[in-house]
Amino acid sequence: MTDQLALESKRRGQIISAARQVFSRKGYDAATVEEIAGTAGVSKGLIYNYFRSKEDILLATAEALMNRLEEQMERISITRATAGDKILAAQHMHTGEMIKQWDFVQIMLEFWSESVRRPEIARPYARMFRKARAYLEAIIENGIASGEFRPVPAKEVASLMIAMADGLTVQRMLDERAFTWRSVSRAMDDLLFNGLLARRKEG
Amino acid sequence: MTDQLALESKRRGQIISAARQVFSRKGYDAATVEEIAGTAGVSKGLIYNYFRSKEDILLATAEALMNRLEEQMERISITRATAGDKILAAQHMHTGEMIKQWDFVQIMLEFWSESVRRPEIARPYARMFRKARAYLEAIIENGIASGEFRPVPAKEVASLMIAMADGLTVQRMLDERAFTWRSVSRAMDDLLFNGLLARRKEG
Amino acid sequence: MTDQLALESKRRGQIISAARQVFSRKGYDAATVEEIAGTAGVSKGLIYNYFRSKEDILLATAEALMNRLEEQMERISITRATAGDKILAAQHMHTGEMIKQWDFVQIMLEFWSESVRRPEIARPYARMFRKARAYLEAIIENGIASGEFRPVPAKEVASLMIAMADGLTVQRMLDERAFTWRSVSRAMDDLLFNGLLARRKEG
Amino acid sequence: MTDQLALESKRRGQIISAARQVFSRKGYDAATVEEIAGTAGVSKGLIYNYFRSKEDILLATAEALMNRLEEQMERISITRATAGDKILAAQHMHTGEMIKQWDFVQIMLEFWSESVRRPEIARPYARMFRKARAYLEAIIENGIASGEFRPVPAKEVASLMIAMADGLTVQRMLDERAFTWRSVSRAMDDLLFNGLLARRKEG
DNA sequence: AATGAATGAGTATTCATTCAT
DNA sequence: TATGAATGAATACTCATTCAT
Repeated sequence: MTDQLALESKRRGQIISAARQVFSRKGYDAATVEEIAGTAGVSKGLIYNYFRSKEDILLATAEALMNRLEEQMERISITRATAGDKILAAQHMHTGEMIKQWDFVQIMLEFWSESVRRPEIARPYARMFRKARAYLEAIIENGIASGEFRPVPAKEVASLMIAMADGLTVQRMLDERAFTWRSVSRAMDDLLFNGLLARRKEG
Repeated sequence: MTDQLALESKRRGQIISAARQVFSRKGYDAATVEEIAGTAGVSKGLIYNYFRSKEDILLATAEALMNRLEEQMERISITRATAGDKILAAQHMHTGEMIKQWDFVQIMLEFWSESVRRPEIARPYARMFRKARAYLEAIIENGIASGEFRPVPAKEVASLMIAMADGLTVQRMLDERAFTWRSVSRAMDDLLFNGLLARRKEG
Repeated sequence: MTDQLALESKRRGQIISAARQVFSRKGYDAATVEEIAGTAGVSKGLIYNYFRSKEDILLATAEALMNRLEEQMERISITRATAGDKILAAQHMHTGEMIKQWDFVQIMLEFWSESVRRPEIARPYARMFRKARAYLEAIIENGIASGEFRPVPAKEVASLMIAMADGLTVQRMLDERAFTWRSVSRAMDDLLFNGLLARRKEG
Repeated sequence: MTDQLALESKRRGQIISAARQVFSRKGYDAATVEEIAGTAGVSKGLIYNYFRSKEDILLATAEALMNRLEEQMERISITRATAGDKILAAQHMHTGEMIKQWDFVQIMLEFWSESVRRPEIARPYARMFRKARAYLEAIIENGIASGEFRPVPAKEVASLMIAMADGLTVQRMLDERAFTWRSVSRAMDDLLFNGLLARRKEG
């Protein structure tokens, strides 16, 4: 019985992992079930013992990826001292992930694109976004409470921070020479904390 | 002679316009040439008098869209007074476009996704991004020169501004209830100008 | 009135000549009416003022070619002295044509192939074959009557002579190194006149 | 394992056999993969499990046919007594095949025609021609060595014999009433052995 | 549980032919 | 007479899915 479940779980993992590779390399439509099966080291027919359809694999892949992202967020959320440090850590984590795992970006764009027409894909993504926002929101509100931050609308600022990270990633994907991660990351820290405006001499 | 060119131009316009609709509704792969033709009110065969392939239609559609965006940017770049006002105008223009033309967002994600595997699609997009950055960069530098803005790395900040706009759009696409454009837009203005940090009493 | 006919004739000639080139280069199916038109220097639509269909062009092309071949045969049939010389002249004419006009071979094979399914193509070809046989038959019979040749079935031998020429051409087309025209031609002359068998000492 | 190979072989055979029928009936271009599949009693899709493309089927069909011809030649080459008998047997075998299997002639012309533009098709044909020439050449040389035949250039005469057979076939295909196989076959035997020339009284 | 042979719906593209100008 | 824009039928090939073994 336990063996059954263990096998089931292992097989699904194999297939999802293979699907992630193939989807990010080929895109959803161009990816074939056969290639996913081959990459997973199983036969084409076996796939259908574990997934109802190709679309079902996509959904599972999205969910697995979102779970991983959420875990990463949680792992980091407990350590740092000041709210500012936490904010920086979160942004740097994201940037670092992007640099290291470029195939993640590819499949992320694939998910976004498919989400337009497949609410089931949008759902795990939306959930992940919600968690990310909640996590950042909490940090920001702590920062405001401690006087470290100005009173800003925490929820919206959380959205903005996530937006920056995603937007930069797309920009970079479409044009490798748009910027270097190092310099834009530094600019982001500065802008985020200090804003654009010159400080008026305050009395 | 002029009629020839006029017809050619009109037909291409018809088809590109139809393609934009169909691509944004179905995505590139699921869109059929037949449906594009039907939407354009021409026969399937005629499409191939004006475009070499389905991919060629996608490219032309991307280019047409980028041209429109670039024109809009230019139109706005000449009007306003202060750098701050221009920045706000640009961001609001983008936000407004997103709200009014939701199908534009859908096809934008489609372009991003296809860009991963089609450099020809990435190219017009990258060009548009470059122009947008250059335009914002100039405004920022003017603002710095006039003392209105702090000395920030203008190019990177331009990237960040664009990133925010795009990132918010994606977030909203995946979760309608993520935020309201009104509140997030206000927060963006504030964050952009003032940053997160509480003003320390300056001497 | 006469101008009309002259134009009609000229146009048909242009198109047939172009068709011959295109058919021999591409084959009947791969040839497009558009390419024939382009090669003829006229518009696609005009073709249909002079021919009912693409197949009609093929038929006219075959007929034109057969007419040319028949003319050549007649021209040579009047000159030579002995029957043997005439036979040699006919064979050498054919061989020479093959060497000089390789594209003729290509279109000939195309005609043969299409003839299988298109009796209209077979007809002019059959007519040409009949004329060729009749011409050779007459020569052979003259040779027999004059005591130059043995009494052989003239009609069948005529068929055999034509068969040799065509068969060699195909063999050569499929394998350039099958033989040289020079040596095989010499062997043909010898075989034709003397046969294989060793001469028994005749008492 | 053996079953796998047996199935593979059986399926390829089915398809090639069907292709032979369809190609000879319709010609290569007009033949549809669907009709080949239907004739073979399998689905369209399955065809592509065993052949890469329609062209690949044509090639396999040509090769299968050439293999059959080559086998037949070998079978006959071991039996007869005198060189003359063997020559006759070879010619009659070919004539007999033509009469019995008229669809073979149709597909042969199709192969010839396609060979013009497809070297891969020409190759198996050229190989078969080479083997046929070599086989006849050996017989002729034996005949010469034994004093049965005059000293003739064996290789070229072999080419001529093959040419006669092929040329007659084409002639007959284009005009059913060109000759009867019986009479032309007899004339061929006579001409081949004795030639055209009247025997001069030899001293 | 696992395989891969088999199916057939689905689609981009070509091109002969027509016809308004 | 001449043009070429427009049509739509026709077809090779792919691939998700099924199922006998």
